[in-house]
Amino acid sequence: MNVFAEVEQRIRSALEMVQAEGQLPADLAIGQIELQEARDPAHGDIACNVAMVLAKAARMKPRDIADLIAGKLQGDATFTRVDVAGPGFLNLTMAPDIWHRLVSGILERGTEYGRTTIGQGETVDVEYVSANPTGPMHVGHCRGAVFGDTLCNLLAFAGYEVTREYYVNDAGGQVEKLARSTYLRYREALGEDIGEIPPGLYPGDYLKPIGEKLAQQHGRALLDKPETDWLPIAREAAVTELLGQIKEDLASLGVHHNLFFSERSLTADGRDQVKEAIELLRDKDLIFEGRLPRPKGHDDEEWEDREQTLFRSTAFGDDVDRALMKSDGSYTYFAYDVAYHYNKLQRGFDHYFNVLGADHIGYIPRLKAAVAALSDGKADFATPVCQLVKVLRHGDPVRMSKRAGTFVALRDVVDEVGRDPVRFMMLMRKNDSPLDFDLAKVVEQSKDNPVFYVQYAHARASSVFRNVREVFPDLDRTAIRSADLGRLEEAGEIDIVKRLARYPRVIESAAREREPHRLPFYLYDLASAFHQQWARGNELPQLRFIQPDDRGLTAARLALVAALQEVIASGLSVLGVHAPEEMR
RNA sequence: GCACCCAUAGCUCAGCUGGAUAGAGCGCUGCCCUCCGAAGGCAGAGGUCACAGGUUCGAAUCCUGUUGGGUGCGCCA
Repeated sequence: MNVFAEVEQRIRSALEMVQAEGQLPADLAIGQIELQEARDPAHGDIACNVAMVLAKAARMKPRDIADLIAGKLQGDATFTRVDVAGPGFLNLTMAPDIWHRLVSGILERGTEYGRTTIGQGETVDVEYVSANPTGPMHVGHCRGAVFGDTLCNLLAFAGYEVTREYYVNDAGGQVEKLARSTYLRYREALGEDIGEIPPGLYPGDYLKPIGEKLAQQHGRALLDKPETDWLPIAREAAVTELLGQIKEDLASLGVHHNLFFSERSLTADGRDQVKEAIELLRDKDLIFEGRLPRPKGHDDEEWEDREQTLFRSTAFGDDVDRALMKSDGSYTYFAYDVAYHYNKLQRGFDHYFNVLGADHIGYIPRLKAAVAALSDGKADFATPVCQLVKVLRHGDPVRMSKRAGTFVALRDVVDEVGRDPVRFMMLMRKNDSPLDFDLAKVVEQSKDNPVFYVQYAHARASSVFRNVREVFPDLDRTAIRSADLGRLEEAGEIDIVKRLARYPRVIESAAREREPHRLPFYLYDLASAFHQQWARGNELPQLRFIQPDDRGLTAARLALVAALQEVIASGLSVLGVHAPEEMR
């Protein structure tokens, strides 16, 4: 049940009645009716601006339209007051019964309350993380992983059919370097002194076990083979092992993909999808041989001006046309990516999301150009960007340097502070704003720590149910469902219910705008209302949830607590954060 | 040089689809438990929503420009 949807329905039918009576033009384009929670109690509970929106088309004063609609709503038992105020706002005060029915409605649906159907079963493909399998994941990957995963959860909860996808860059120069580095470690494992790892290769110790494994499997056999033989073997071993580690890293965050799409597979099994994609673009007259201008902002060294195969991405808003072939005749990374999206499009989704890190911002225009070209502009393709995460400890930056090998591994962070703070805090900022992540603060057990604060509200709700057993042993979560909710009259209680009413809207807007951060903020707000009500019981014992001399009132208040707990549990579950029964 | 993002309280940030008097946390000031609901709560001070135009019944929100920050730019991946 969605209070706002219900109210909108009432207003629509009132509007139709006014139209049917000829007091408003029948052919008015009504469009979106906007409802908002009133900030000022004097404005009732819900305000609607429909009259102001219609005024121009109807050529009437907003207030007159509002009066007409208000007239039709006056007798409706849904509202105790219908006022017209200001420039033409329709201010609605809900009957208490509406709030009481909402509480029982939430208890009926449990953590399913808030699930919506705005997605209408449409399919969405979300690509996220897609970190190169050339080493362990570091904390920079973490935000994209959490954001992408939560976006998927949100979309699924909002009625979309979601595919969670990871593009594995197992082709190209970097992976070849990985293979060479692994081969060195293999020789090292056989007792050879390999000295320093040459510049350009991967020096990390994490390749040593892979080299040793190769040594166990192949003995000295690979030493005598030509590079064309050992390179694929080393590459395969390294990619398989590192991708396995990445999957474990992701699992530690609760992130699980449906599909790991291999870049190499685009040109495997006798099929060259890169070529197919290029040919498709060629048919559209978007491929040509030409020269690129020297890029600005770069040193002049080694710029080779030459004729090459280009994609006319400027036709779709990109700055320059983009190369598809290198000078040695092999495909560029971008060419593979064109093919990958060609593949995605063939699989056919209603929406495509590609979650990117801040370091790929410059890549977006050509990606969009490729998708637009391949789909003739028909594909709905969005590229949310996750900005950088600055890792701190007690306010001091944690130094990160790939060269010194001191980068912060994702796994270390999760091991140190736990999954819940990482997930919650990574979502406390808009994805396209930079984020500070303080390893010390996020594990604090205080109100300064939003993760704790929200989880604590859930645990507190549980503790109410533990405590009530001593007073009313039979008042459990089943018994309260038959409580007389008319007993919920106190302002603080109704305030909590009103916040609970917002939950479906928060889910909808967060999914629609692809802004998961709205959910943690909402949960914080809801938890705050609960903590406030709890604290009022300190001074005014009659406000406590458990009233030993009034079983009926206790039952009603427990129903409210249970409803709140369901919503917090539901919201946390969308965020992928645990909802604890107690804090220790 | 060009592109994208950002600019709201001393600090870190919310602000929904443009809506009525601009919101929270931290910090600051002052309060509330002589264990049975203080891991918390209450109150106060604190704002030219960077600047200048425009759009309209109405702009922190949309458009243009300016200033100031962040990130990026390749035949790399």
